[in-house]
Amino acid sequence: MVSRRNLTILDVAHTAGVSTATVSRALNGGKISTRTLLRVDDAVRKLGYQRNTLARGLVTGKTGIVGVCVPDVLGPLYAQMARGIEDVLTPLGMQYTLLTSSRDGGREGAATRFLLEQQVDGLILIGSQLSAPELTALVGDRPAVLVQREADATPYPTLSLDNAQGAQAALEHLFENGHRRVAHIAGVRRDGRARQEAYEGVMRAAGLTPVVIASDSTESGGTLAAAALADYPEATAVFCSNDRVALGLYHALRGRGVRVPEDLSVVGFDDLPWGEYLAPPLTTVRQPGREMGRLAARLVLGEKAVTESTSVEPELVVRASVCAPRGGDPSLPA
Amino acid sequence: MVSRRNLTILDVAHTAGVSTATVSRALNGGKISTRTLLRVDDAVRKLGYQRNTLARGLVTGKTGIVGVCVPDVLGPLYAQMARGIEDVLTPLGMQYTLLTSSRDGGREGAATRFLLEQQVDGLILIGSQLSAPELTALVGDRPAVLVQREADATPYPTLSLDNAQGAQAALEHLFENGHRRVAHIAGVRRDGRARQEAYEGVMRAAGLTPVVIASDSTESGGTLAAAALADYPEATAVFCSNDRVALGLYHALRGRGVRVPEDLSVVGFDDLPWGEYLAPPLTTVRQPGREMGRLAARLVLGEKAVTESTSVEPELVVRASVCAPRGGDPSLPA
DNA sequence: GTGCTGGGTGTAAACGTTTACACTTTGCTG
DNA sequence: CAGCAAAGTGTAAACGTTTACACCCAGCAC
Repeated sequence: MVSRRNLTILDVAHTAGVSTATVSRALNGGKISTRTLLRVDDAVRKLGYQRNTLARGLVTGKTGIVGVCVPDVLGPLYAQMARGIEDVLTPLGMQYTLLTSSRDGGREGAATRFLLEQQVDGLILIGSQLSAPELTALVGDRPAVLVQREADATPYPTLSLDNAQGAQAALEHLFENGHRRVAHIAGVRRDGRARQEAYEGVMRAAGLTPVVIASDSTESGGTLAAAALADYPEATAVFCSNDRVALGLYHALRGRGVRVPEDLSVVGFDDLPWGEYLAPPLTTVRQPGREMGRLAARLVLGEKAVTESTSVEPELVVRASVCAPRGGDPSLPA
Repeated sequence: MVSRRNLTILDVAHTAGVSTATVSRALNGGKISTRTLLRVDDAVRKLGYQRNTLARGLVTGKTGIVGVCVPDVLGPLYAQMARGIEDVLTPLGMQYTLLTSSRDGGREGAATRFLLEQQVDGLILIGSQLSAPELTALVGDRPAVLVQREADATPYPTLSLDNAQGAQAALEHLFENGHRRVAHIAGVRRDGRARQEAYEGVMRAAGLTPVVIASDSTESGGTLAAAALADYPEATAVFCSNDRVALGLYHALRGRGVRVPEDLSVVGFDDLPWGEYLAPPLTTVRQPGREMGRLAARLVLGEKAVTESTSVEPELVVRASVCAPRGGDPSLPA
């Protein structure tokens, strides 16, 4: 039992006194008599036999694996998506292979190719930066779904958060609390840009002038942005492109003696797990990662999408980082 | 190019006007003339051919994949380990498959079995709860390494953080700052228990009586623990079993008007990414996840371990959640 | 007793690669 | 010019499964 050098179905067949076909049927639930089934089971257990998925996949053309490409294993949001994917895959006896795409530029293509060469049954590409032609050339007509990407020239269904709606909800919440001079700390990736555009649109529609502070999408980006924010002292609120930026901002503001929310209201985006434990608990826009994961998995398994491009709705979660601006409600556009 | 129904090496051979063996050699860098290499390359590109890893692995007996089993995709620490594993695998042209083990009890065995059936070249089991016999029966003599597990009756090398040393460092830091009445919020898993034992040992060795508050290892566990802590008002400091607990504790203390560190010093464990941005920045014991990942990967690839069981050293990172206790240094054991 | 049905089983051909071996060609040595 | 090495290529046998097909045999109707 210890020397598991190369234990095949043939060994099982031999010790059970049947043919390989019968063993295969026993393993996969084909037509078989209870008596032989038992005999095969015994042999399997006695030998400690483990099936070879490679050989199996080669002949069946199915591997039971869905490939998932995430930009970064470290993101809690991606982890939540992974969990959602798992939610639908495991009950089906399927699994997923997780790969990191954006290690350094070129990795995404390589990672995707690797998954395809592994004959995955489907591909979930999260936050893909690949161009539409690259994508189609690579993936061909295999089942794939693009998460965190708007519908584009690819034949694959896309699934994305409605960033515009999220930004709008955040800003409306701010407006309702009497804020008019709201700055935005912008992010870098697709989502970041979408949020920024939405911010600008909503501000303009309200007759206000947008103020955008560029930043990467990390905590240190948030702390850096605090300095830039000092150049815009009239601001009574900040809409952050995500929670990590908000966290960094919190930190820097504290250092500058600016109180949240009394001196400056802050809204985040994503609703990461630690947000509710901050001081003050962060008001933010919840991105339903797990649900998106579930949806993506169902889509890749062939569930018909209602439209080419599904968009899921974010939800504002109000906590304590927003209050009325100090000078009361100026009720005047900037 | 669009219909990628079943493009094999044979098709490439055909359009390049050579044999399959030659194509294979061209693909894998065997002896081949530059002229034919070019022809094959052209054909590959023209057809959009992608190799079939299944068939390849079947004959070579190697897949270039390392299987990784983590308790929970959501843990940032595991993500860091994954990154470390990636650090060593990618340069070698290898990849890893990530699976979640502890979804609900039984999953770990299934996940491990699944990886083995996929013919992974090695197995990295993080925080495995399986018993030694279960493990050996399942894994047999395939290369495997156990992370976050002390050496036990299995034939596989283990790799674990020296929790005792971490706890000791945390407590010594507290002692140096004049604390004597230090409570501990305990965690649940292997690591949690190890830290608790170390805490108790160090306290006793210092002639102090340990005070342990049971808790799960989450934020809400930390907030709950705050209430229990009220029954032990003499405590001047708390050593938390991990950062998440510390975060929850921070939150609850704030609600009770207890200031950190003036009224109560707090030390965490793990050094999660948000720790330095808290108010006050959290003093904690850094667990070098990425390095552990790297090490685990090297071990599983066959690098000889110095001993059966490697233990990596944590590092105290001092920030601002510890100061001298209010009443000055009592200099007296409890 | 003949013929049929149908459940259970075995035989053998795939699946798409790699690779040992044999073969051809070329260039060189003696 | 014979002989040989070396380089490049093709042939075919693996690898460990699944599955179409053929087969056997018991049970049963006629």
